[in-house]
Amino acid sequence: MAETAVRQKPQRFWCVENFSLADVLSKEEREEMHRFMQFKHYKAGETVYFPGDPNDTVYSVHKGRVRLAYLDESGKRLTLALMGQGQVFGETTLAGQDKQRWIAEAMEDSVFCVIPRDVLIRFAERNPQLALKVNKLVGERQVAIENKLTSLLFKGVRERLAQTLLQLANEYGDPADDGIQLSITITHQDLAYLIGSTRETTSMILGEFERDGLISKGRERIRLEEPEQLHAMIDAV
Amino acid sequence: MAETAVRQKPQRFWCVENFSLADVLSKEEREEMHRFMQFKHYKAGETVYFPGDPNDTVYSVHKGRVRLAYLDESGKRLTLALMGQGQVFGETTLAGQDKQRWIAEAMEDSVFCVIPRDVLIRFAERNPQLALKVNKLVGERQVAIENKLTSLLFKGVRERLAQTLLQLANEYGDPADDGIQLSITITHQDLAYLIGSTRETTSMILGEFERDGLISKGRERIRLEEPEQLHAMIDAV
DNA sequence: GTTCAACTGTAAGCGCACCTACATAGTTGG
DNA sequence: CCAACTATGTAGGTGCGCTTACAGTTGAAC
Repeated sequence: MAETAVRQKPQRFWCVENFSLADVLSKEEREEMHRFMQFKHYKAGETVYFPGDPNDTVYSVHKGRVRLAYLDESGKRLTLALMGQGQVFGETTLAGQDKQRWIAEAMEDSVFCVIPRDVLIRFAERNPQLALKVNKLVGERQVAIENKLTSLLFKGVRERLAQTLLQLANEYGDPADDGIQLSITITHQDLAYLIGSTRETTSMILGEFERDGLISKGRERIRLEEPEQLHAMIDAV
Repeated sequence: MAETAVRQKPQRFWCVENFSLADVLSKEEREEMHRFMQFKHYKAGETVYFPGDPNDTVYSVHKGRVRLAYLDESGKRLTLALMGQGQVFGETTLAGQDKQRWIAEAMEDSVFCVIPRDVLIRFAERNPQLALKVNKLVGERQVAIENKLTSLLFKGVRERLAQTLLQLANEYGDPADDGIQLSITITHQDLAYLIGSTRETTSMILGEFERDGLISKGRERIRLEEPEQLHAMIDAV
């Protein structure tokens, strides 16, 4: 058994190399941790976990994209975040949450590196830097959620949409002659879930934005023509 | 200098004894930590910190109550939490936030125990249990915020108010012949801030609740007459 | 090339809760 | 006791965005 590990050729993509939380560990620790990690594959559209599922695993996106969302009993949604390569999710299990509170869905065919909570806790007990790094991660998530909360409460749908478009541009945007082309495809429904609105309202406002020359759009493709003006919208009142 | 520490008589209320994060430390560590903590006094209504202030201190409520809230540029608010004796706030500084994002206001004359972030980090680096405990705390805050978020998005003002009344009853309620008397005074404006609504709307719905026999109220005093019915409201749709 | 499903465009109607506007009632302090 | 302030009661007007409803469009599958 140990022999298989020994024979294993040096790989370019060990789970642990892609696992950002492991940065703070020594080479030896990382090698040890790697033995507890494994790959998991999901098809596009497949659900990784539902709200209420046991929460005892931390995921790192090796390939693909995943959507994290609240799911209302009546089926209403709010997308919290889209996670891409290298990003970690499911870290709430390290903060004492033993049930999933969100739904996680693969948006494309995806591969995740997973590691059991208990293993991470064991490492964290020996290496406080790991625990502190988890703290930072949880803190970043919290800021993201707070931003959702305040924009829901204090801003209108128009402002929320503008903000979300800019965020997407920031993360997935290709600058293209005087504008920004989103490199991912996204439906109006997806956008609606991101801003806590409906598909119809979102379509309408996107139409307005296009008429005003702020954006241009094709099917599931959006291009920001006037990022500055969009930005100005957000702060205004 | 050291002598003053030695001469110090055994006290009933050392800061650190009231500081729940320190539970996981040894007696020696607690005594050492105590030397870095101090009391801070605030009058009722005084602001502890504003959004944007430097965030480098963790607070523990020794006496009194404090309100944590978002503050919009235009003065709109959303109260996140009321913290009472023994509760810790300002822990976001341990999760990498170096600016305050909320406003903290003393609701009564209050005394807090404060400890600099750097000290806590130093202790956490030697004692991973402390770091893990901070994780738990941050996780609990996150759940609270998520609950605010989802109820804002998925529930109406009526449901949010019912839920908040029950939460307050849970924390500050005295069971009194067949109902629950809130032991704290709270204005309609305060309630409005808690549920993300306006004073007028809140007053109106409280009036409805009273007419329906769900609650009864005097000036700044509320009594839940039918907690069960209030509870039923929340889940309904 | 046809079918089917997913995505998008558009618009009328409506409802919740905010906003505005006062009136009234306690409470505090002189 | 009176003034000033804070808390509460109430109600009409208004607007944003959801709901409902349907038509058009694109792409993929067969």
